[in-house]
Amino acid sequence: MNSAESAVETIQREMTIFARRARASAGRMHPELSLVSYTLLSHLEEQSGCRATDLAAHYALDKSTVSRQVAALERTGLIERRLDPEDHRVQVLHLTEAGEEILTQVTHSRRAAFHERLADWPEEDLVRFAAYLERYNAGRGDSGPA
Amino acid sequence: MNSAESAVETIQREMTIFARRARASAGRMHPELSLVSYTLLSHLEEQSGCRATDLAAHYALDKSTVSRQVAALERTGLIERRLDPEDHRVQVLHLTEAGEEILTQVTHSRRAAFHERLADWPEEDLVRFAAYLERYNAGRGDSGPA
DNA sequence: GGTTCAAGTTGTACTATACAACTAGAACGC
DNA sequence: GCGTTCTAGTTGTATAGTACAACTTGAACC
Repeated sequence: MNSAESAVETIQREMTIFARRARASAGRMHPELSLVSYTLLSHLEEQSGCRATDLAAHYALDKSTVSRQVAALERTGLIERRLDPEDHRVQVLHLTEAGEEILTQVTHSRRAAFHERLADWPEEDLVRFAAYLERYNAGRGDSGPA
Repeated sequence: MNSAESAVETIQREMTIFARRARASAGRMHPELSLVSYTLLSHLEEQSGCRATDLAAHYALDKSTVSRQVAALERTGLIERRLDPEDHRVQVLHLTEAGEEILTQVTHSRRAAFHERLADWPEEDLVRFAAYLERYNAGRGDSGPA
């Protein structure tokens, strides 16, 4: 096995380890906001609001799943739905103030955790690692290995 | 924000994207072997057998979770339990032949998917990316961001 | 104006998970 | 040596996240 192949093996193994750990620890870090909820809120913030269907498409989730997630986030007051006046089937989702606050807070604490984890990395390596990850994730739609 | 900080932001964002996708697609890639089952079987192969408690500790899972996973894997004939003659509380878990076959098969197909994904990367970048991931995952036990 | 399409909800089922209570067996203290 | 305490594992119960299928409601298009 040449070194490119063995690097691919390592990438596979380490990505798998990461995915498993992320799954296991996601709920423990921020009991008030699961990884899924967090990514949904982030998306709403980035997009300044969007439809449930857009969330489902973007995250490759079933619309029923999104519907329930959205219902839960509305129940806890983190988002609100506004009927699209153009099309009454559509609910445009927006962060509430409470939602923005919690999102900010969780973002900060996640950021702090990543910073701590990466504290002793030289800047050059951080920049390169970041670029590799972007390239990896950009490398496809949503099939393939994770 | 300096470039180290913005690299950390990127790493955080991309790792989060990866973790979410992994979760969403894990079950779809290999319906016959979930990501968790796959990692448990891999561990058994690497270790040439181990105890349920070791799996729980290694993967930061509750022992009840492991107990049920193990029961399922035994039911489908992929692993077997052997009572430790030294200590009758202990069940040493081993892959069966069927387990080894399926593990090999899934490993190959995961490997192929990663290879395809990384096909157009220069070897130098693969090697560096692999090293960064190892370093990242080695960076702690099982707290912190995913 | 009926047919077809799109957005979302609800019923149902399944998997992965944790925590707590329990059983069975081992080890230690005196 | 026998009670206390520790360890390995199972089972009961609850929860989150997910999918698929059936349905409702509204829009669009002949």
